[in-house]
Amino acid sequence: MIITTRTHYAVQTLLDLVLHHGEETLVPLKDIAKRQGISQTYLEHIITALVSNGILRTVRGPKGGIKLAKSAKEVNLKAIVEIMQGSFDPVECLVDARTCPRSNLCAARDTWEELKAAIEKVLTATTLRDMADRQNNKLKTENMYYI
Amino acid sequence: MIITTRTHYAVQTLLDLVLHHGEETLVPLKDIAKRQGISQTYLEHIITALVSNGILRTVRGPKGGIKLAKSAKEVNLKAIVEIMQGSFDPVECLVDARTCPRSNLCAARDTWEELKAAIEKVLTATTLRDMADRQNNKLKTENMYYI
DNA sequence: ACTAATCTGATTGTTTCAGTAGACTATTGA
DNA sequence: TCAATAGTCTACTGAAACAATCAGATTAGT
Repeated sequence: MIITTRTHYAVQTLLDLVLHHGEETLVPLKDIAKRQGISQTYLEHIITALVSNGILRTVRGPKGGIKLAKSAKEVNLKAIVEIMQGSFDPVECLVDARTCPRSNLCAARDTWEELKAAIEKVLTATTLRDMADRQNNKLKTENMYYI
Repeated sequence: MIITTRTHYAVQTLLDLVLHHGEETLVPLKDIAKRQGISQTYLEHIITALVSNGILRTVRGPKGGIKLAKSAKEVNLKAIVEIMQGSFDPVECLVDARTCPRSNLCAARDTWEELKAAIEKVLTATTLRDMADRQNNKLKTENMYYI
């Protein structure tokens, strides 16, 4: 399991904003927590990270809530994942080469670099907009089958 | 960190066998532990998983040790990683769709599938042979520079 | 028998993850 | 202005995974 539930919740929350509301509408956390079946307090923790990293904007008080701080097209999965669970360095020696005494000779290192690149490529390529569009297409298909 | 040190040690150990010895030579764990700077007891635990999954063969007693159970070309990284730390399903709902009530409508699911595919592609494509060859090439290049 | 090696199970400390609790701050509107 | 609403902050707890060690059992060659 390389994606934690925290990240998962964060993605679901952001998609909730894009799918169920205009990007400018303020949505109270309570509503999202209920829809996603998550404890509200837990969700609060999760979104503070997204707020302090400029993904979400919040407004306190009655009629307050959260909304995207950028357009859905500008938010990609890599950013979300990195905020929620740090970078995707497959091994410590990619983070800090000093931990591996012979990093420049390590046969494995290149492969870990490749792995990292492959992961980041997928995550960078996918934006909230992409995911929302996919979802909508699926819904359309569902309707064709079931209505 | 998606690759644990256990996996890392396992890979280093297997590469040690390929690089420093013929594939048929029995090498005592003690030697590898010393070369890789790992505790011998810890390494013992690590290799039992590789043994029971048919990657390594062991011989007990004096003159005993470990050797590859297959050729280096037949052992890819995906197998090693899966033995050491389980499968690479990015999220629980890929393992067991029942944990996600609307998995067939989940906008994120497709992306997690892509991510899994990208990771497995890199890991499957890389065999011990590949890594060993790379290492040897690097050594050659090093010599050209430093001798 | 002795020794060199792997095998096995129990145990420990650390870190990360998931989730809860409660007090606090800001905003709105009656 | 005050009460209700909604986000913010800090601390804590329980569970799981990870890294590593210890002690002893088992096997095989000389």
